[in-house]
Amino acid sequence: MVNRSEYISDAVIRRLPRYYRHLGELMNQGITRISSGELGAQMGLTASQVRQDFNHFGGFGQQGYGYNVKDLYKEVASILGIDQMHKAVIIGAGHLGAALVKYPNFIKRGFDFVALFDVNPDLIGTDIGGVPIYSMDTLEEYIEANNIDIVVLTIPKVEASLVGERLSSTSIRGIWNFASRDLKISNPNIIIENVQLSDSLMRLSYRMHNDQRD
Amino acid sequence: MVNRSEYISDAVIRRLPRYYRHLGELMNQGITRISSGELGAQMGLTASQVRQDFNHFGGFGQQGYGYNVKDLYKEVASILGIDQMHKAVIIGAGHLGAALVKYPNFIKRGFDFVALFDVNPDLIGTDIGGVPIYSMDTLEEYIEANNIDIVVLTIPKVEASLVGERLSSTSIRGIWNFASRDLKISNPNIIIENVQLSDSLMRLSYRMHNDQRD
DNA sequence: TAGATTGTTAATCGATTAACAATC
DNA sequence: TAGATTGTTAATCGATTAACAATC
Repeated sequence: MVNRSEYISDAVIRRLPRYYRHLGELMNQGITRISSGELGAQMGLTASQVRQDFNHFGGFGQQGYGYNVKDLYKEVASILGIDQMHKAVIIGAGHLGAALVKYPNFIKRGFDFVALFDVNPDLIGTDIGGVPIYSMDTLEEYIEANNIDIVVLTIPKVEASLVGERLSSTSIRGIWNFASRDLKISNPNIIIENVQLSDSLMRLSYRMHNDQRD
Repeated sequence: MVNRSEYISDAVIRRLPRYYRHLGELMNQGITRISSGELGAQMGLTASQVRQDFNHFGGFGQQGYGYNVKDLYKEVASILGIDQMHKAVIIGAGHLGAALVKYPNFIKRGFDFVALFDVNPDLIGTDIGGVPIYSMDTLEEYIEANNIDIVVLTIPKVEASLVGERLSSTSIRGIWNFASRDLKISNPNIIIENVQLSDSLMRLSYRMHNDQRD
């Protein structure tokens, strides 16, 4: 993968996981090649947009042929960094934490949830689907000893900022935050992805009340 | 709220829940008025963008004063349609379904999860946090009898499309889909919001590997 | 009134679309 | 070779930013 290290817009970044999933489904269907026009039609994009998107990263097609589905899939995986394994822990062993641990798609995409952490003494020492639950006291120690690079926060917002600061001084590289307030921490090298489920539900409500086809 | 019924871009729609949340926090802090410049600075937007956004819906400020926080909050709620109550059911009483039922923010924003549905006979007849779990056999009947307008799908993708088709012939107005394949159904009047949690995680991975500040 | 800040028009910037020579 | 389809440049469209008269 050639990353020309030009600026990549958010619009492009948002489409990358969609390409990845779609190409995966094409592979499942046994489709080995596809043109930008056909791929775009299936995904609701123009042929130009598809080609422009991939040319940000070098362009993976061949004139007169189109794109090899499997090769393109691998390239997109590489661009997304999901050709590498990521070790992750989840803080908060509630229902959401349990749902994420048990969800099979993540491990398929290289995200390995290896431990849970919680403050509840009744949970510490137990496990969810074979993934152990540890005490919050051992968090930093565990992260460093096990080369954890992503921490998932499924804890209430009041606790999230405090835990965020604790994570600031660890060697993790990303936080996937489900707390209902956007997280900001002092370490600028740690990337934060805030997931606001209620934003998604509010957008659904908006569209239900202001019917625009998309 | 004046909706001029012009086309509203997706970029604007995505900002509306953020405004709503931010204004809510300002209210909690006892702040009663704010200028577009200050609101923008706090949210990482320009003053122009803030004013343009609100002027799509009529403009709620006053020259020389700015915006009344509480009034603006109510206006945004009205635009989003969350000044009205929405009755919802969740299909799939697993961990994710349980997490959503128990999450207090949704009821605060007018989304009332009144029932769960599942195929597992061990779960049918029990409840989660007081919300009953019913058999899938009674789904359509329940929806019509209780004026349900949103259905949440927390079931595997293989089952989601079948359930989606069943929902096509009901009077619901929206589907909030957590299954890992984008849902399409035959009834064009039902709005679908697909939540792809793994897309979010892949974007985090992308940013961890291609460090761009945002 | 003077100062502040809006609503709105105009200018700019960036993303998407169109066009086409290059080439498989 | 002829046909297909890319990579890439140019044109267009739309979103964001700037500017400023209106006005509280």
